[in-house]
Amino acid sequence: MKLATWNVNSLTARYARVAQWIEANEPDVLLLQETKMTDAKFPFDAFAELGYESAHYGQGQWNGVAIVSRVGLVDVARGFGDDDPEARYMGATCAGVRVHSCYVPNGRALDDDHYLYKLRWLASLATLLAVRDAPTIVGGDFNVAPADLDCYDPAAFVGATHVSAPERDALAALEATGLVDITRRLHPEEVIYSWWDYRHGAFHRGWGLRIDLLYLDEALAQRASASYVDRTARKGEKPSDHAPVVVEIA
DNA sequence: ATGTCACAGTCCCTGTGA
Repeated sequence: MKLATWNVNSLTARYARVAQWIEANEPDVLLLQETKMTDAKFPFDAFAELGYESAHYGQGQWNGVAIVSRVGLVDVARGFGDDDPEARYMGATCAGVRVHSCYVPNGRALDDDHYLYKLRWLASLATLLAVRDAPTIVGGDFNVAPADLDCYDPAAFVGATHVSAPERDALAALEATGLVDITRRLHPEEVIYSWWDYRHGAFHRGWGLRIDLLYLDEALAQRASASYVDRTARKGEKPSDHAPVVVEIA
């Protein structure tokens, strides 16, 4: 199975890039975040023409997650089943694998209520993932750089979101349940980023963060043959500010 | 010098979010 996660920063603005990427890379499953559209606007038919089923949990102006699959798509879940008002989580089963598409709240600033929402949201995700009865892949834009290696300038980020201890502890809690950050496991020392700010020429300066992550359960992780970021998707006309993160499983 | 992008509302600019 080849699976990717990609924050597309508006599927309305990005559909052509996404379709091109699918045709060139032929993932079996693609997890999308920040579709920024309602379910009524989601291009189910266009994905079907590419040979993919899809499910979407949309909101409108903000957020929105999707799962696109050519290997089956059943048992779709939208949200945590609690009172989260934002469309940031969905799950589905594809070829026997339970896949989860996550758009973790940004947090904005350490003293912002949105930061507390982010921590609560990650705790809700951990609760949902604590019970697993199938092979599991959790992917998405986590808006947390797991370690200083995943940040282009750790000194500049002191006091900022995305690198704080509570955020990193929340990721560590996920890992403690037996989920593996597969890109990092397969590349323990490498500097790898998945997001670059549109501003400041950040991409060309190498100012990035690795915040788009793929967690696999240990059995799947042992079968993973590759995991990488497709930086070419960050280049060219009208890119998202995120690049797809891919895992290939034997 | 936030060297940007996307959205919605109300227009072709401004505020918001990232």
